[in-house]
Amino acid sequence: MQVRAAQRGKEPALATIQQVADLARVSTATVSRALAGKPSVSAATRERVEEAARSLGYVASATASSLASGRTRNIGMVMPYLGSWFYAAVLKGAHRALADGGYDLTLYHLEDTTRHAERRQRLFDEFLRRKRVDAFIAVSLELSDAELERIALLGKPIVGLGGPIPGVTTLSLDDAGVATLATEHLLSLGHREIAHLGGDEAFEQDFHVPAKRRAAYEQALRAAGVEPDPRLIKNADFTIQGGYQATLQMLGAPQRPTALFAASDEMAIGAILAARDLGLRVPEDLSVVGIDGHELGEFFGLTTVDQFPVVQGRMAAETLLEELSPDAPGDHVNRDLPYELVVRKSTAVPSGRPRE
Amino acid sequence: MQVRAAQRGKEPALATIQQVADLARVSTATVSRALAGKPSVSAATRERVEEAARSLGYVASATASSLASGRTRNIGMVMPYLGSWFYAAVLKGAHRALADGGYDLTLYHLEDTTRHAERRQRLFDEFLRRKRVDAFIAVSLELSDAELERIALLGKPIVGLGGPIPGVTTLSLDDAGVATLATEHLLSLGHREIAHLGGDEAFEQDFHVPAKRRAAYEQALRAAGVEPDPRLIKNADFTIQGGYQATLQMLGAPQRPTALFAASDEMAIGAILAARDLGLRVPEDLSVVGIDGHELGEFFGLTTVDQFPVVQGRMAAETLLEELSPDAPGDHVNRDLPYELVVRKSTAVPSGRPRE
DNA sequence: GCACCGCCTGCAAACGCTTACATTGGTGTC
DNA sequence: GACACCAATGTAAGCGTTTGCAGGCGGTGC
Repeated sequence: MQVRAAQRGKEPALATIQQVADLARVSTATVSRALAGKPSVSAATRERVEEAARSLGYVASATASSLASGRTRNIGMVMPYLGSWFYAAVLKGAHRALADGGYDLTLYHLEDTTRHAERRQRLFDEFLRRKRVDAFIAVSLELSDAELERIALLGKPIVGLGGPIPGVTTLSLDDAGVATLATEHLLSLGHREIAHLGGDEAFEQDFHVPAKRRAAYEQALRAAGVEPDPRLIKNADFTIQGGYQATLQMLGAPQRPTALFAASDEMAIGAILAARDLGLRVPEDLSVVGIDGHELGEFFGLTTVDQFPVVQGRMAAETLLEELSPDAPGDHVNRDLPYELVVRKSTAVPSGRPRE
Repeated sequence: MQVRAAQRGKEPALATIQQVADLARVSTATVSRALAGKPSVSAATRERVEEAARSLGYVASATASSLASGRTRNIGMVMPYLGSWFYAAVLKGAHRALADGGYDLTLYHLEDTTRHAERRQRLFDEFLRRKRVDAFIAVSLELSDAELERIALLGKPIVGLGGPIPGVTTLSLDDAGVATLATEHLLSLGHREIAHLGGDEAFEQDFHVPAKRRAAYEQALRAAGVEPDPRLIKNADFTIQGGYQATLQMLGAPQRPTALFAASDEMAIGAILAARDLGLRVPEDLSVVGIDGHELGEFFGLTTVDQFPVVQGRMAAETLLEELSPDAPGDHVNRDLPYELVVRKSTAVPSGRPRE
């Protein structure tokens, strides 16, 4: 103890609660209570304590406070991806909401590397048990039974974002609803040859999002009396590049669709660029609709089903904070995430080709 | 104390060091030393302790450990932006390096909102003094003298990324070098009418990056005997949209440049799209070079000066960890960040128009 | 045979808070 | 005027580690 101060020779020894107590001529207990906003402190005393704290520049040590109270006021955010705008937006939304609630956010990024399994193991073996955080937000993370059990053992609240996790509060997007909305938008414009650019399961293993979207797309078509054409369905890797390539192939084939529904905005943008490169006009020759609410959507005039990633992050944080509040109901509510069709210039009534 | 356990009725009471000590039949001191890898523990004892810890699933409490040792093994990362791919990449790089070093990362996002000043104030008044972290990484954050003083008072290491901060270890990009490299690339291809899409200072206030790049661009031109033409210089907001608009105007004017150097890849991509929309071919009618190493650069065949954001994050983290190591030199080394010209398909020898 | 020296280990004191429980006056009631 | 009660504060016991210091013990040198 006191060693670092000696070693380093500096450490200006930030004020402790004792010093504040001395200055305000009360006990440390009262200082703690006053600064925590507890009701059982007289107005006069509180004022005196606050003044003392201010003049000393006192801020309670998070570590000492955590150790004593058992609460860290820190939330762990576990994300398997980070590079994309989408996850950055989710992070942003969650961070803001947590900061507003007086919580810090510690990030744990589970990346797709060769050491993925090792890191993931370490996450569950160490990070989660280290008591550095009060609770977790797990984004797009499908958990194994063993992992779920470990979490249950910890007894710490956890909110999942992106897909139902058994026994855990989850916020999820109604993938079928989203895909139906997009498909019906195209149908309502009069399109019948509607292609689908789905996601490759290999790139979004969790929760089978691509499959759900594809199924809803097919069902919406059938409901409108259109039999899905397997030749109009392609999978890509969720990127602009992938959408571009897939669309190039699709539009090169003899039976060209008049509309295309992509499972992500990035693929949709790729599709728009591919169409342009083939000399096709969007939306006259090809209507395109995506999913996500990508920041570039506006620039490309892309019609999309926005899923408000920033809001997702915020909702996850708010839900978690509710669960952490003392009067929490205790049961796990699974909320649905909002989504909304944003119509821009990439979709229109089919034209340019003879209608049969 | 013990309250939460009672209140909530759960909390499986994770194993404490005492339990490990009992099981291994040693004192808690020895357990601590054995698990920390201290040399003064016999091999036999160490083995016994490790076995006990393993069987109990013991992981030391971060808060207790921090309080006792004064070290948190947690780093604060302060970022003014978060939404863009660039900062997400920096974050990713830093996180990985910190995780490898056994450190956690707590994020502090200083966003551009109306409450910006308030949050920033709070950052310096509370977050930094709360002792939740051992040190900081400040990304693209220009600090006021008052803030610098506060940091100095804390005595905690800090590494800045993105611009020289007086008295602080900083990693910065040689903006002049980058702009010179890009400009000279175009000059070496034979271009003489080279436009510049600079950044608007309003959108990147810190460190005057746009001004430095522009100055270096002009100097490179002069060095090659070309007088910079003010009509060929425009500012935009670093986005695709902004680059698109500015380029549209620029190429609509009578004296059209044969090449364009944009201060960011996103503006460069906007420029490429604008050129296409005007019926110009890239690179035949217009060569375009950007700066950054954007993930979309490959797709658009964009020649760029890559500044490796992931590496920047990693370097910042590694530099900080070095400073935290006990045998740190103590002086502040300011390193330069790497950059590299990546030639793709958007630049070529000028052609298509009569050379004079 | 003795003094010393190292190597391991244990003891116990922090670390800086929070909070259960005790204490102290002051008010209100009958 | 005695009693009960309540509000405000103090006392002190933790919270779960780390680490300075001391001590035991076996070996070594002379």
